[in-house]
Amino acid sequence: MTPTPQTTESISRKLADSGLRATPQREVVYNILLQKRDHPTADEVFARVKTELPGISLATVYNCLEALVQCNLVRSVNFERGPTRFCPNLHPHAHFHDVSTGKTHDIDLPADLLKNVHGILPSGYDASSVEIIFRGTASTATAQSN
Amino acid sequence: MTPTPQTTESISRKLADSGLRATPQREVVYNILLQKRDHPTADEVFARVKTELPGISLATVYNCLEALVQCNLVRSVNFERGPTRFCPNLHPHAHFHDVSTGKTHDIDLPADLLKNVHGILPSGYDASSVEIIFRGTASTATAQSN
DNA sequence: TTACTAATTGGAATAATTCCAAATCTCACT
DNA sequence: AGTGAGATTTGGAATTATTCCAATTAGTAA
Repeated sequence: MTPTPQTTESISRKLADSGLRATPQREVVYNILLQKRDHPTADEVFARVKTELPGISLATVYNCLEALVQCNLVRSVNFERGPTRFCPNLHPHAHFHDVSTGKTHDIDLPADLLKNVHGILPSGYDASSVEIIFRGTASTATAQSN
Repeated sequence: MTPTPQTTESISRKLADSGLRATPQREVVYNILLQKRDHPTADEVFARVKTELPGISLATVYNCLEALVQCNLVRSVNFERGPTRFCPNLHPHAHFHDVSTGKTHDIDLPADLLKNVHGILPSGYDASSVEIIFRGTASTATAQSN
């Protein structure tokens, strides 16, 4: 699983496409998300970013995350209750929420299944995205990226 | 779509199965959910229940909803951010969140698709439940139960 | 009844996020 | 390089959703 290197230019481009500016804060926040893909909360991102950008504020972290979500570099996930979590968007994937460890695993979502899932929508329903969230437990043996 | 009438006894039974008591408040909260299946928030449930039980407190509504979720009479749903929403649990179904109206529609989930969805889990992953949430827009023509 | 435990209540506390106004930065244009 | 308009950042206050808590009330089993 390659970490999907992202040049500064491509971030700028993606942001610009959504009418947003590339700022040092946004770049650092994005890199932090790429570094450790454990679906951190805004608070956790804040803590990590501060080591690199000590002066950053929590409000800015929220702003950066929102900007990154808006320009499709990052996806936000919500499990029942609790804070929003963030993951750098690569392939279409589902989320598996391990209730015993609290960790979240990405599950690859095959294109044909994705199509089948969309297929259950009656006519007139036009979905721009689907989120699939499993809850359960994963044996530690198979649990790789959390 | 029949409103799935539920006798007081069956509620008691379901609650008892989870070691919980049937109380007037819990029954009223449950009936309120059955009456208007628009995935209300706890606050909305509170407002509706007060017309019937003026003395009820918000804390109790939260307690009742939690009890009903625990004994599988009700399902809780979380869309990105925002408060938790509740629906009386009937069939396996996905949720369609209409971003232009803010309304939520239940989408019937065929058994075979549900099986296929579970099929994407690598071995070692044991899911007790799946939540499928669509986001998009629905033409008013086809939008029935919100 | 009596006693035990669960449930309810109101209010305080917490957690997550948003809002706001002031300072700062960027970009486009001279 | 300099300037102005608008976007972004910042810190703190405000809001929202939910949970916690201690005291009262209600159910249940002996």
